[in-house]
Amino acid sequence: MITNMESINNKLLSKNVRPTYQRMKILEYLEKNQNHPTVDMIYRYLLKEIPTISKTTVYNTLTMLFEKGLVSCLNITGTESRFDCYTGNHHHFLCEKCGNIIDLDVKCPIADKKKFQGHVIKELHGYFKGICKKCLENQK
Amino acid sequence: MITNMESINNKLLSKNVRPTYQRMKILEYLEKNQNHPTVDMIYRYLLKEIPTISKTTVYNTLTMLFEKGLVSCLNITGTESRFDCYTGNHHHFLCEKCGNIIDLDVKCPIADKKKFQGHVIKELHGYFKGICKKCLENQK
DNA sequence: TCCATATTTGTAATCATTACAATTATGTAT
DNA sequence: ATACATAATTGTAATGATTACAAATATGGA
Repeated sequence: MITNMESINNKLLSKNVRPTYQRMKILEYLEKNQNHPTVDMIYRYLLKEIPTISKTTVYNTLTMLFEKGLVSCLNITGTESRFDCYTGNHHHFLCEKCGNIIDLDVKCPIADKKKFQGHVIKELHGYFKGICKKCLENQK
Repeated sequence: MITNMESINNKLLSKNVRPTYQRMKILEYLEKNQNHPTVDMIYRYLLKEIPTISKTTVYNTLTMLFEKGLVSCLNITGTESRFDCYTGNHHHFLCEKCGNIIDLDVKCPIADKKKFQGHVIKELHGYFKGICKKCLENQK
């Protein structure tokens, strides 16, 4: 994925969102760091570039980006939300050992359905937990 | 499912858990209320029967029951944990309108696998969000 | 340039969860 | 039955993520 300020600008404009500096930087961070960061991870990094940024802005922006469909939000750990600029359909794996979250491509049989058993489906989340490949190799 | 104190007692004993009054009552509540209750829902109900019960006990017990594999734990809402005495493989649907959580039977293609792409899989969570059938009918 | 509005910021409040120490209950050996 | 070590429960305080809210700042259009 090509990440430049021009494309980020257009992304925001396409959703009628004013491309402010903070919003651009938050979206840029998500595109450059596709490791499902927490709000705090985003906030702490952006502090270096925008010393006046507030955590509230990060929260507000992420919530807004999610509502506009520009990012997705995971609750896989149970303790904090994590964000992903990749909004396509995919599953996630949380390693209990290293804490990393890995993207998984699993074909959900009802992924493309708008309705299932009479319920309208708007979001789909597939989470797996266990020990990742890398941690398994390290403990040998 | 037959819910009586005898079977609950045996369930706990089978996992080498001392069947105390609080533990029995918590497990009994989960078997009689299969609507994925929160800790607070369980606590508030149990207060009527056990006026001295502490919320910490409810937390401790649920965590322990989860580790023993006697209950499962959902983080579908993102704000609080919910518990389920049904530990078999199934998915969940959260209605954004009424807040109810509905069990769904969706065949996950990797549900029975111990490993996937080199990662050991211990838990599997499938969450869907949208508007449930009942709410759709009511708003017509 | 001015002004209404949108955005950002900082602080305080909320709420779920956890830490921890004190109290109470339990099983076992005597 | 009693005493004691251990397990379980309880209550309170602390933590940490998130939200509420009002003040300060920035922005686009007249």
